[in-house]
Amino acid sequence: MNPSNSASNLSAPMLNVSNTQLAEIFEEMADLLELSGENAFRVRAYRSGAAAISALSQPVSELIKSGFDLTSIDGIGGTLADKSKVVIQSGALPQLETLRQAVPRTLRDVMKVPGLGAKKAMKLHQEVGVIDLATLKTACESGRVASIKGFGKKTEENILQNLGIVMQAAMRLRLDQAEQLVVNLRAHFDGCPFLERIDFAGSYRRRKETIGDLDILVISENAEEVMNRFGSFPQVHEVIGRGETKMSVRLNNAFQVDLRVVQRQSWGAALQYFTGSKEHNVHVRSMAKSKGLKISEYGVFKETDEANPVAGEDEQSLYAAIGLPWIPPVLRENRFEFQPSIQSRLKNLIEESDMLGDLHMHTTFTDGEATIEQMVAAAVERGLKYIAITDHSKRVSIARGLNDEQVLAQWQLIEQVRKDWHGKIELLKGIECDILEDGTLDLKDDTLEQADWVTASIHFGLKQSREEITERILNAIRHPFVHAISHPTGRLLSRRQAYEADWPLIMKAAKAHGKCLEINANPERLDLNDLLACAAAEAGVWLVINTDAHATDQLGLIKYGVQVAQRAGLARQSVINTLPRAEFMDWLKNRSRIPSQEL
DNA sequence: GCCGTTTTCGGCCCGACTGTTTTCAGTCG
Repeated sequence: MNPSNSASNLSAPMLNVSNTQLAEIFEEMADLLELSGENAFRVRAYRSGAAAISALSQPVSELIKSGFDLTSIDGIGGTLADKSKVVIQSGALPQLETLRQAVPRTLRDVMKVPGLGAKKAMKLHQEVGVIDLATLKTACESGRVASIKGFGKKTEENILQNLGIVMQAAMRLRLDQAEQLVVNLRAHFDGCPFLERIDFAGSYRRRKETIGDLDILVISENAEEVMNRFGSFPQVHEVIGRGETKMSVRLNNAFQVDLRVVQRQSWGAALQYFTGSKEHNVHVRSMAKSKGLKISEYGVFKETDEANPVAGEDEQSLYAAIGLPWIPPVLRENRFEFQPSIQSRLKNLIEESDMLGDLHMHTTFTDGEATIEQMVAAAVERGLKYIAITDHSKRVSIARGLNDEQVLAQWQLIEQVRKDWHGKIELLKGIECDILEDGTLDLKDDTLEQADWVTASIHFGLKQSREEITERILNAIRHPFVHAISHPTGRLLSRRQAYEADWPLIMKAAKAHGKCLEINANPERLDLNDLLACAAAEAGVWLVINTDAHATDQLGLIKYGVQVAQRAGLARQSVINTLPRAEFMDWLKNRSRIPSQEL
């Protein structure tokens, strides 16, 4: 880039480049550099840079505007900070354009076929002219791939088979779906005489919102038999690989499950290793290294004695060996779990048992399956101390949303029901009121004023611009009778992207007006996600964790919301519906109380 | 390219498995 270009870029207006777009540019840089045979560490630097950008809750463009030093972000150094600025200011990265001239971008798809990587993808490109998945398919079918040195007939067949999977797109299970699979697998292994211990690790154990594959860990003296049992699981479509201690299968729905057999004395080390995340483990191992220790999935070893482990039979001993408390899996993302304040944070991490209220649920008045009385009874059964019935407002016609008259009638009924449960649970007159496309609310102020609890949601007009969506949410936050914003980002996992909005601005407004942002615990939503929930808490905003239950058994979904909050590192002091009943009712009256920031 | 109680160079987690070649590179997690 010549100086005049640089100067004109600096004076150019900032473009609206999102963090996702910037991260994708760094991802592509990493892929194309790797294909070019660049230094692996340089490649990794771009990858972790992309991950760091994705994890930010504030747009990089805003950070740059405010003069924030990007190099203070872990994984962003001088070079990536400069390149970020170039991208934000010009919308493109010259180095990336140059790379694209040298390496076809579509080779990125090729290197993501299981079994292929950058080296093989590039070889396929150079030897037989593969440029994308289609030419790869043709090359395999014509037998040209098998003739390349380092490839063979088997490789060619595998590529053809895996191509089908890649074309099926990324197959991920939602956490609740993964949980069902785990239940089935446990049942399948139940009674296996060779199984001493079994557990499920990976992102499933970390309670990530979606799971790319499942890792099973077992202790057994007879790996053969355990693997045979594994292979006979009815949903297994094919065995991808099988060695002495490790076996991988693909299920009928293309989902991959790995099984690993370990020794008793390695259990903790193996569980820790296979729970990840990768980034967490890299940090753990480098901490060990700085203490003259080496950590592998077999244990913790002194560098001078690699035969006798000093720890690793359980996870506690492994963490203790490097001077850390046991870190709950939900926190193992290399975000803040290594910070010195971790001890106090762990002590205060929110638990499901802290949840005393549920302030978002539906009944037969709209699209729920249970009556008000049934929902109340189920809530009492679960030990809840207060709930709000929040059916839809009229805009959600498909759910037979309530108009002003209907909701007032429902609230009269609630006042009746309330008497029957006096002393057992506080029953609140609530409404999930739509935020209309123009930013006004779906019901009259006269109506909303009579509610005990109003949670405002967007269900329509999701394709509006970032500015319009932001303004709608801000309007709802400023509205005097609104208490909370439900499923604030509108995403549906693996079905619908979150809409874009100015979250820092929204959080600032929520704090100023004393309004809550919801963590919707429905496993199809989990909205806010962990990163935004963390940012909201740090911004001093009350969070509220609700089930959005449409049936009595869905009150049990609360655990998924709590797990999001745990991944966000939240203490119960950040979540309004952990307050005891009297304190919560007091907050409803004057809303003067603010979330405690102490950790 | 990042990072620093080993601070401006010299490291950067580490082992299993596969398919190939025959002692190992590439891929994966």
